[in-house]
Parts: sequence; C-alpha cells; structure tokens
Amino acid sequence: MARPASRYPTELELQILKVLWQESPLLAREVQGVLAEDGRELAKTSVITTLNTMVEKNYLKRKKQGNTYLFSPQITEEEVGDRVLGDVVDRVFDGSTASVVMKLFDVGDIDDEELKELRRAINRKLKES
Amino acid sequence: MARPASRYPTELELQILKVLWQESPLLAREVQGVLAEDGRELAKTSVITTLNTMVEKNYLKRKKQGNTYLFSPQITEEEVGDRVLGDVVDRVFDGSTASVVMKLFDVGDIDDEELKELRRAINRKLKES
DNA sequence: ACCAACTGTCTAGTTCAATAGACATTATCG
DNA sequence: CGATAATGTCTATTGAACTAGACAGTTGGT
Repeated sequence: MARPASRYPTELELQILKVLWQESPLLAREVQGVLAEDGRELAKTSVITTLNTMVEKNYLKRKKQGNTYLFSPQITEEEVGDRVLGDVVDRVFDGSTASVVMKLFDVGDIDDEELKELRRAINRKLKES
Repeated sequence: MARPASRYPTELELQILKVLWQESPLLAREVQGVLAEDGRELAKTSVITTLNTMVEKNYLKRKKQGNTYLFSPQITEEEVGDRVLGDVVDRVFDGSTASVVMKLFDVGDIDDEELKELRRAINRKLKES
C-alpha cells in the first residue's frame, strides 16, 4: 500500500476552496489570479489540473460556460471544518473533545468577549440536559 | 515542488508514537507486535524503515543495545497535540481559536462534568485579565 | 481569412508516505 | 563448530500531491 489519500482537502485544495467560498463561481484563470495575489503563483495548467481533481473528489462542481468552465464549491466551509476537527479529535486525541478544548484554552488566544460567549454556550448546553 | 512533507507525524508515525508513549524504550520487534495487536500487521522491515525515518525527523531517538536498537519518543504527546491543533486552527480556521471551540461544543460530545470544568477554566481565565 | 491570445486535455516528472524483499551480519543453540 | 533464527541496511515499488510543458481547439480583432 502506498500513501493513502487524505480524508480531507490537502493544502492547495484548501486554499482553492477558500478562494471559492469567498466568491463563486469562478473561472480557472480567476482562481489562479487570487492565488497569485495570496503569494501562490502557479502555472495555469497546475491550477486547472488541481481544480479537476477536486471535481473528481466532489469538493467542487464545474459548469461549462462557452469554451471554459466555471467552478463552485460542492462542500461547505462548515463541513470541511467538521471533518478536519473530527479527524483530529479522533486520531490525535483519541476522541476526547474536552481535552482538545482545554488545550485550546491554554494555548490559543481567546479574548474576554469570546470567553464570555463561550461561557454562555456552556450554560446553554448545561440547561439542555 | 512536489508533495510537501507533512508538518507533523503521519498516520503510521502517530500510531507508532502512541505505542511508545505508552511504553518505552522498545525494540522494533516489540513495536511491531503492539501494532499487530492493534490490527496493523506490518513486515518487520516496514516497521524498522519507518522507525528510522522517524529518528531522522527527530520524532524518536534510538540507542544501540547489543546488535539491536531501542527506540524512545523524542517528542511528547503534548507537543504533537499542540502542533496539530495549532496547524488546524491556523490553516483551516484562519487562526480563530474561539470558533474552533464553538464548533467543538456543537459537534463533540462533552458531558456535564467536563462542561462544568470548562466553565471553571473560563472563569479562571477571565479573572486573570 | 488569419494570427494572437486564451482555454482545456494529456502526459510527465518530482517528492513523500507506506510497504516489503534481498541480503549481509550477528547471535544462539545443540 | 555449524546451522538456524533474528536483526539491520539497502533498494525498490506503489500511489498521492504538486507542478508544469506540449499541444490542440476556440475566439476575437484587424
């Protein structure tokens, strides 16, 4: 067995998804343009190739527009976040969501407003049960 | 540029680290044994090869013991967790720790005891500032 | 009508992860 | 001491991600 395909978008795929979540549908050329602005300069063929593999993976869909294609996301930001986090919690933290949250409290910078909102969320959750 | 090396342990590497975090130092054969118990049966050479690349990446260190080697982790569970989470927060969630925590509240199952402990952690944090 | 500009497809090369076989070396046991 | 078993090194293969060139088809302007 060789390296297994990753369960969620790879680095470049994620960058492309971010572009398209921001604005879509876009032409390959336009995606290429935005990526270049963000410092990732790729040949047009590289962008097209990647876009097409992403269509195969159902991350995107494309629609013919004259002699070219328009690309749109087929997967939401929400869903990618869920998949990635679910996978990390499962594989790295053995399914312990709470320990992940704890670690994020320790390491990540969360400002007071956000902390208060999180507390409200906790209280809501507690009331539910 | 080709496929970039991953910033943190790959799937198999993580499995091996988990074995060694549990108990170390271990011989390649012993690592192989535990992996097999966990359902991942690999040829001994596969295990050794991977162990050696992990030594090169400084995930492990090895010490000669007669004609064989003993392997120990060089990186802690803590640190791998930090790296992985940091990377995910950065790349997938654009640095917003709070939104990751929110999502974990929604999706992950956290029991009431853990919720209360998290609330205490929040209160502690708020008091600090 | 023709040339330039642009588009997409096909093909291909590179690196990394995953896996294991061939082979030499070393140790062990009868 | 010699055969057997275990170990490590070296080499190789496969597939995924990343990248781009060669090439052909379409389109727009002059």
